[in-house]
Amino acid sequence: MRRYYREPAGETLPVIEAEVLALWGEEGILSKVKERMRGGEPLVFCEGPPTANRPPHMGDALTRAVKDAFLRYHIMNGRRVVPYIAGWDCHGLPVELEVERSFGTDSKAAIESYGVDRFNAVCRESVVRYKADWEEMSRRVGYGIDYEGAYLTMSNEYIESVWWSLKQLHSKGLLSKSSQVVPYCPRCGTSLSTHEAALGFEESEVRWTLVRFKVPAIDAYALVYTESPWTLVANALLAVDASKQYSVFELSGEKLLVADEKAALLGSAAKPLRTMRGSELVGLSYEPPFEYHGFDGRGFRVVASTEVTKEEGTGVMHVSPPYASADCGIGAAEGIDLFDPVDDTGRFTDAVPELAGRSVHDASSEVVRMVEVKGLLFKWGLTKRSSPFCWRCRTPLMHRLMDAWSVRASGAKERMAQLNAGVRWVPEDYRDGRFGAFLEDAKDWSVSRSRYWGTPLPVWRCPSGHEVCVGSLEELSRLSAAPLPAPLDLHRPQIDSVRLRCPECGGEMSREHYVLDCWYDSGCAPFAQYHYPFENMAEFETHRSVDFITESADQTRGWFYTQHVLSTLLFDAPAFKSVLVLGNLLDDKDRVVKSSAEGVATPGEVFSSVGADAARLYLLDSAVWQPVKFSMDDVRKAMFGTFTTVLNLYAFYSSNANAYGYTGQEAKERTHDLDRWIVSRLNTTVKEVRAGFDALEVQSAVHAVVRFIDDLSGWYVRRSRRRFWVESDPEDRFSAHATLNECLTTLSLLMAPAAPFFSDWLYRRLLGRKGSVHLEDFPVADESQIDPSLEVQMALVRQAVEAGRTARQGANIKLRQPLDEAVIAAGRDGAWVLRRYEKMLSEELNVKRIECVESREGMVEFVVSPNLRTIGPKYKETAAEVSRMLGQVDGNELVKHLRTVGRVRLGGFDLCEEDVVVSERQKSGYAHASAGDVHVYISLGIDKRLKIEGLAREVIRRVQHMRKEQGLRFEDEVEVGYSAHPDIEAAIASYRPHICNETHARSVEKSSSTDGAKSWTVDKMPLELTVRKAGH
RNA sequence: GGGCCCAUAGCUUAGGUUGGCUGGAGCACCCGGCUGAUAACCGGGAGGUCACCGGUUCAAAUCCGGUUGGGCCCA
Repeated sequence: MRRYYREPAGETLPVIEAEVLALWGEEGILSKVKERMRGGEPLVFCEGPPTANRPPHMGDALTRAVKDAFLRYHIMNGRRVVPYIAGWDCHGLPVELEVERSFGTDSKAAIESYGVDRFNAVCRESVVRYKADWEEMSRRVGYGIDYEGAYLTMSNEYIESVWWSLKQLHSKGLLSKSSQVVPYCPRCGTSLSTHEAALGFEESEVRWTLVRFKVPAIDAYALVYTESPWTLVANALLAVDASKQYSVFELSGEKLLVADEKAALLGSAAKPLRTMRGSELVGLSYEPPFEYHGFDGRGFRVVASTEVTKEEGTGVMHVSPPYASADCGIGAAEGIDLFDPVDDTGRFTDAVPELAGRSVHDASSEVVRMVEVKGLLFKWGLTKRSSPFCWRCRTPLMHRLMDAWSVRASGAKERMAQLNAGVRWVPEDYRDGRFGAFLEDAKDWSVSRSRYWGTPLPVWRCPSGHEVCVGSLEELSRLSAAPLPAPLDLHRPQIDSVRLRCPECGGEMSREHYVLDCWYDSGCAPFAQYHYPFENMAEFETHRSVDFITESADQTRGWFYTQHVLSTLLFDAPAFKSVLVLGNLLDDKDRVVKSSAEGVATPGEVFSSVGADAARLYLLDSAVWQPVKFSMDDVRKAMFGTFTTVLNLYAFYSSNANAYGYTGQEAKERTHDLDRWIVSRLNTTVKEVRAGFDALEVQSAVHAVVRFIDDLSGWYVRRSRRRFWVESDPEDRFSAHATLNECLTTLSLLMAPAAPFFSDWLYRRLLGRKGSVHLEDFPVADESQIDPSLEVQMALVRQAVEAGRTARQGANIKLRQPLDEAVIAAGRDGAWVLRRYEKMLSEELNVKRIECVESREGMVEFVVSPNLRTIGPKYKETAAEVSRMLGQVDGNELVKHLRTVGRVRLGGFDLCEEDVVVSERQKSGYAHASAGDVHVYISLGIDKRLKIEGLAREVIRRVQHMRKEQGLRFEDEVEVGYSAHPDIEAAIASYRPHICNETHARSVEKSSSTDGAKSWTVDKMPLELTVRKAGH
């Protein structure tokens, strides 16, 4: 027989995926997809560039699966994804740190002596290597996007776009250099932006101290609180809030000054001596604990500041200008000299001889000791505090005054909020919640880094102080004092050697030796991925905002933010129109997966053992905006089922289609209820899937598909099986084949976004290898095929079957034993519906007759008993008589009467409903069970006729079992021989043609030969069977 | 210290905006069925104080307040 369909041969998902991946390569599917997109309505996308500095883990795979599912969905809907390229974040501390680690070095000095050119070359190599890892994972997870055309933040083109943006900001006065107190990592030797600092908060123990500062004019000590004792070394001023009340308290014989509202920290023993306003303290001199610098006589005074009482403490604030931004502001306002005795590595300089060379964090305890020696320590202690650490190297950060280039984002708060109001966030509360709140509090963004591997800051200065920000390679070459080196690498150190001629004074300009925060690079991705404005001007200009992005929640303050800041400042447009925020992946111990090393399998392991599609379907069927638990075992359990089910459906379909010569012709008008039902379900599912993807709810889309698979396998195919090979009704057989074909084909399309490999495999098998599922249109629901009432009806039928089986099970009667009747009570509408499906019900429940009734009244007997709790008090001693009488009456009659009249007169006693406890008893001879509102009663009587039929089915079952044991195909004919108990013989005699038909037997004959016979016991009766393949 | 989210069977979870009648599934477990999807398919059973405490209400898994535990974020 010619087989039209290739039947499955034990393929597993990983094998299928390997086959499909190879086919995609051979056929150049990606370029075909690109071809197909041409001319479509654009869908602007931007790949949030992963940092290529570590191997990808399963959490990264999740993000890619989500992106891919949406892209595939939209592509199938005819959208043209632009620019449809991958992207890689190549620069920055993460990469440098990885390289430093491999060198085993730990300082900028080591890098300098190794050579910045060589160091950066190694950084580049590292990026290229990890990028390859990431590409491999991405391809394997099925992320369909152009990798060849990917944007790299380290390419000259990308850098040029970044430079262009910097020049825009510079010319608008939004990028400038100033001294600011910024978070600073002493190990990395560079400042960080505030949102970078926010990435590294950790709980740690800090040393707090209360220190006495003598204020002679009031003959008391001002108490000062600090959690960074080392900053006392640079104390320059004390600050008070001029509008607040202060008091001098007496405590254990000493006089202490604190703000009234903070007096509680002195305890109840403290007695106020005199009170004054903060303003009265302003201008007084005090004796500092350390005096390493004189401040030209302008220091060591009490000054006024409103910052004071905002903070924890005493209401008297110690001011050390270089180490906190509030302090810096106060110092500048008072015009005092800057005294910063800490070097770039976070160590004290010779200005503090006792501490020279010690790092500030380590020096705190020593400072406390020194204060104590001077008799100025009031109290100290340790407390838990979450404080910032370097997000990459885990060194505690300090705050430090530095020259830094920053982007003035604070001025654009309102505009950023306005633009954000129109952005669609999923989950919605991110818009006004986390993200919105962050925008309200937007700080200026310190973007310069004193490092090596990054986009160089394109600002050159001449000795006369002129400044130029270069915005393109053309401009660089035009201003350059000498021809540019070729090939040109824009990175350090080559770029540092480029000198410009000052356009204003002709002087030689040299570059500011900073590189950029790598978050600035990625924030430019929406336009820099196009090499805008040097290429693709029109493409970018027509869209401006990206239509859709999705990344994990930790990007709220990272990439989501930087994009939004830059897009607002540069284009006055939101960076993206809709964003799906993803939760983290959790391992089996609820820890966030941060690398493959920590407990969770690598993507490679997962894909090769359970398959990428299984992992994808599992992940996409979860609430992806929340933390998602992931373990390989769960994937296997939860999803293998779905794939094997579809695989089996295809196996079933293909073998039957092959056997009956069906080759995919379209269905004619569908008349069979089951066909109409499953097609209705199919179209409903199409609607649900579309709605899910359109609402950015992958989970509901994927879930709808899974439910459909259940219905298709669990009800449609199960109920329709015989129709697939019925000889007598070829039209109906054709309808079944055609319907299943349509369901499977559409299913392959519906699965394509979530399970790109398996769906394509299925599609190709169904259509004989022509084309690919990813070049097809996404299905559109045919409303005319949807019949909601039919779907409701079928659900009712399934409930009735469920209840019927429960009833049989309860009575312990095998399904293969035919029974007489089932009475189904399902209410008026239910009974009306179920009557239509009597044939189906009788087959499912294996009963001869189905009777659908509206009420179950006829099927139950009411048993009444006295409610002694009410009867007792009412009738006292005659209660016993009432009870006896109740025991004698017909319960059914009594209940009927009670329910209509409400009371009953019984032998001179008046009884109402509460006096009677009614219980139900099944009519004898029936087994009962219910599901929902459907009650099913199955008659239990088995007469001779039913018994014989049951025995015949026992014989059939055993023959089938033996056929299977011998590995026969269903079209193979057999000859059956038997010897058995007379009852069984009688059953065989009555049902011989039926048995032959069911078992594909040419003959069923009594035989004495025991050769190859198998012995069975049926209902304690012996049965010997031989099954032989019939000769041709 | 502050904000947001979460807590439902052994595990993964639906439902919660609109309070209401027996809180649904799947996996695992036990029992059974089916036998032209068979290293498949189907059914049944057991398993839940819906984290804890309190409030509103005739009625709370659902609304409100608090506690505990977890996640994320801010400073």
